[in-house]
Amino acid sequence: MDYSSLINTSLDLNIIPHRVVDEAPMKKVESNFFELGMKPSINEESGALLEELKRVSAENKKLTEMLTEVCENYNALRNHLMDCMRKKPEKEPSPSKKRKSESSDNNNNSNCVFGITNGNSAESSSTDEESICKKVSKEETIKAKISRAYVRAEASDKSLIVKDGYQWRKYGQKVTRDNPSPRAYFKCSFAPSCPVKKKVQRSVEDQSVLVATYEGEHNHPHPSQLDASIRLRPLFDPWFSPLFSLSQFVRAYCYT
DNA sequence: CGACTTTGACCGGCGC
DNA sequence: GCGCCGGTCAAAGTCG
Repeated sequence: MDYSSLINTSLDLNIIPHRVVDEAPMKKVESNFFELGMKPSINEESGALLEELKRVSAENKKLTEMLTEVCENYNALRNHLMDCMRKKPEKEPSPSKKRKSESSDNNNNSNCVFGITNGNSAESSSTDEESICKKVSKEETIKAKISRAYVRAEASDKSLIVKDGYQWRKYGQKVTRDNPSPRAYFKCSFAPSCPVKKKVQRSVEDQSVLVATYEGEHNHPHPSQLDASIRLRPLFDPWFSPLFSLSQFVRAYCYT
């Protein structure tokens, strides 16, 4: 586990909308200072403070602009990634040989892959993407819920283990036609009745990326939620944490 | 000794 | 019907 994610190193840039509203009371306090007719020494001090405030405001503005630029870059990159993933199934050779369910799985999973929503980029998602996601969710309710995760791992590491907090029992391994790397089959072994299955295989494009495909939904709580010794962990579990941010995603799960 | 992994055999869906 | 392929089973092996 990446413990660096436990430390909040983010800057409070005062860009959150509800905080912008908070500027009004500050101005009110400033005006009160002058209205009360402060002594010259206090005026000097307040003048210095105002100078400092101006400087900090300018710095804040500069940082806000930088952050906006970073967000724009991220949105552009994200859209590009979505486009690539949408195009990917079309490039697959001889789809006719594939089973119906398998090919539809590919179509389903090319979108909404990480189950991550980013508040900053919500407005950037295209209507096309939304309609596909709606279609996917519709189909998923009919069939077993399927999700896919991309996890970076050492290319030299032969074990097909994706640590997601759950307990898995491997029940098979196969070499598939479209990928020289073997595919491992896992069942959730935390609860005997849990129907969830997981397939793990290295990406064809990038051998250092493990592709984990989850089928079904767990009918039991996350194991770490039951273990008091690691109670903090769910906060940083990408599959369950609302706090799983873009930066954490980039650190933990990176697909190039 | 129990839990887990490995791996060849088997099963069933699909295209021809 | 046959062969291909992905998915699953289950016996044997491994490990703590």
